[in-house]
Amino acid sequence: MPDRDERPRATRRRGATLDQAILTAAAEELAEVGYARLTMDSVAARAGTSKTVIYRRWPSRAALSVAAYRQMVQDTASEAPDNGDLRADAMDLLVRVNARMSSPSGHVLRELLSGLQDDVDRIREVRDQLVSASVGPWLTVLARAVARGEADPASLTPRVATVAVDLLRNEYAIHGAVELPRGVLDEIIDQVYLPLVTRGAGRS
Amino acid sequence: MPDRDERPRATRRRGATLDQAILTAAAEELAEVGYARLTMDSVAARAGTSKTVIYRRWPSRAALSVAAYRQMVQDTASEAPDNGDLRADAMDLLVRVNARMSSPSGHVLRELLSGLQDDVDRIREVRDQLVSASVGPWLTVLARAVARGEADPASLTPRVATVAVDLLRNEYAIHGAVELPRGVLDEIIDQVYLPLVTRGAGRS
DNA sequence: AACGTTACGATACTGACAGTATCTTAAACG
DNA sequence: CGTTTAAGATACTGTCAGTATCGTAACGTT
Repeated sequence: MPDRDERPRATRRRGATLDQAILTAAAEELAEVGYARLTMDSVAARAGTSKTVIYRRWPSRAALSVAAYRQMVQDTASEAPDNGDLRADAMDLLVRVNARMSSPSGHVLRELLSGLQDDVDRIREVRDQLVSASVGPWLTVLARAVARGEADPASLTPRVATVAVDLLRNEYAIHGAVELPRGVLDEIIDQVYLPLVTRGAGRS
Repeated sequence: MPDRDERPRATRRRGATLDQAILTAAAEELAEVGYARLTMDSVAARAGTSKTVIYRRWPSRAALSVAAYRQMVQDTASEAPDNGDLRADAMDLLVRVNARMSSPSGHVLRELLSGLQDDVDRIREVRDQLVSASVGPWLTVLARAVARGEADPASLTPRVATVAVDLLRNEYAIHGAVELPRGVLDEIIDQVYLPLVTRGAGRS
């Protein structure tokens, strides 16, 4: 493995510039080796600085990692799809979640969610982001389906609307890192989601 | 904290007796401090033996912990309830799972499930036990409901039958250790499970 | 331009803990 | 009773989080 930017630096960085360099280094480290094997020394080396400097900014490995994770996924608030068909919309959303959950950032998310079970405040920070990101689009998609007469208005609750993602998340909790095959998504949508939300409505 | 049985032992234990002593010590340690803070030294001390002996039996902390976890939950294969009413049966099962998930063993389960994400074989061991334990009872309960005309025969698939536990498990994955309030169980059953499985059948 | 303050970066340390190596000696077995 | 097995004690290595110390570059101020 070649040395990565560990030459003595021309200028000495400070403040926000340095903050960013560290966060970026940490995010790269998370993506490459994950939270479990991220070490403060490796981040310091990659950022071309030293541990002391990092500890002056974040109180612990966990805090740094959460900050870096947020940086990793910051602008990923995605629009709700609109294909004019509930199954297609649901599948779009589910495929998207499946992709994200099996990506490096998804792996990191699960590592954090579990590796931090004591650190209550820190974990809430991560969790809220995860949950709030999913509820919106599903309600939107479902509301459109209701308007089209495709779905039962009674199903317009957060609990029902997000059943599909919730089940997907459960699969990941159980099966771990591997990306789920398309068949599982089909099962979730065709055996559970659609039957559930279309019960009263006229099914084509 | 008083010393726990660390006096020199009268006799030197071997074989199965010693296996058991170690497993029990590890299980106690898991229950008290969890997987993250279980150390080989602490287990050895509690069992009144030394690390070397443990490593002669289990190759790693992870392996020992999984074995100890299995010991913790070994004879918990529970019968399917039979109240003659699907909602009551489902609630029984869900309450049972909720209790187990919020108990120490549930906490340990989640720690293991997440702390072992690389150790593929070891995690499968835990997972299989978890999944297989839930599928059976739910199919039984649902089959009885179908026979009673309470549920749609089309819902008799593993995916549909276990939707309620799967959703509950997801709640735990997201919210962590806290026992879920009854209201969430009601929501899952009344908004999702019952509407889903009774769709075609005559609902009283 | 000199001076004081901030904080970067280097280095070295402590304390935990996983996992290994070694050796003495008690138990089991024939 | 002697031989084999393995328990248990102790000491080690290596890794890593987090802390302490210190020289000095960058910046602000007058």
